[in-house]
Amino acid sequence: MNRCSDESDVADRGACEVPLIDERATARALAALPDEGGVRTLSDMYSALSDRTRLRILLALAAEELCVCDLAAITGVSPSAISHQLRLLRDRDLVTFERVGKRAVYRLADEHVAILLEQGLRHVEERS
Amino acid sequence: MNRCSDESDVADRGACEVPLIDERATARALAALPDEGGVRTLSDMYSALSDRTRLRILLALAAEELCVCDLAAITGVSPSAISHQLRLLRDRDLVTFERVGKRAVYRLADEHVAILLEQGLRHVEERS
DNA sequence: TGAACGTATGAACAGATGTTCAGATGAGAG
DNA sequence: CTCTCATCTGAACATCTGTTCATACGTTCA
Repeated sequence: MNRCSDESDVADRGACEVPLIDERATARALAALPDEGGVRTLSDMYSALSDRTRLRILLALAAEELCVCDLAAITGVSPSAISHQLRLLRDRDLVTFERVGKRAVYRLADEHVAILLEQGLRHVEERS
Repeated sequence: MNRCSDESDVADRGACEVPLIDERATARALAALPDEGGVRTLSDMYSALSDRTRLRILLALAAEELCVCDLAAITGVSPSAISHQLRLLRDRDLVTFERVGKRAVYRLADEHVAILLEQGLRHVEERS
């Protein structure tokens, strides 16, 4: 079903499931790909931004430090749901928080997050 | 359960479900938020990049024009699954394709996509 | 101390998502 | 024409994901 050329380590995880059309281009593309860990990290970062609620949380925090309650009001989502999402964003190191009395005041973890959001918004504008 | 100040249109979709702590900050953050359509578009873009298979497809296409078969070999995923994902990427205007005989040669839709990927990779590097 | 509040957490549920499978389409080779 | 190949498609399936609900925790204030 395939000529199974073992010269290039193309997708050697499953060993030759699919025939290659353009071996050269395939080899080059494969070489250009980040390692599996890098791809995973990148997709994890994007998936954190792929939900409307989380995205509005981050965009709001890009403008102001806010507590759970206010974020709930801004997004129109229950405080519980917000708390769950904030936990995910914390695990991804996208936000940090500080306890102030009974409140938990959240902010973006670092400047890179704000830059990332801004770049994303710019791309959306440019391709309309 | 809430004082329901109707001065600010905070989350008026559900009408006052949650009390506000810091009204000023909440109002400012809400004003800074893009409209619902913008948030939707942005999250859609990110969700297209949030899957490992799709991400590897795009990263591979950033290096080389490739057909479905070669993308299947590169990612180690079946041609059928690749085709499904390419359809999604086409619908999101992230890739285009050209028929060459029986093959379908895919490429990134425009330069913005390549830039977006590169920026994402850079962010992943910087925050390690 | 006790009540109210802001937040966190785990289980449960519904809806979304990615892959597989079987089958169809269209182009090129014999 | 017929067969093969590359690709596409829809249904089925299992898994993942986001919200809700009930509940628990820690802080503040009376």
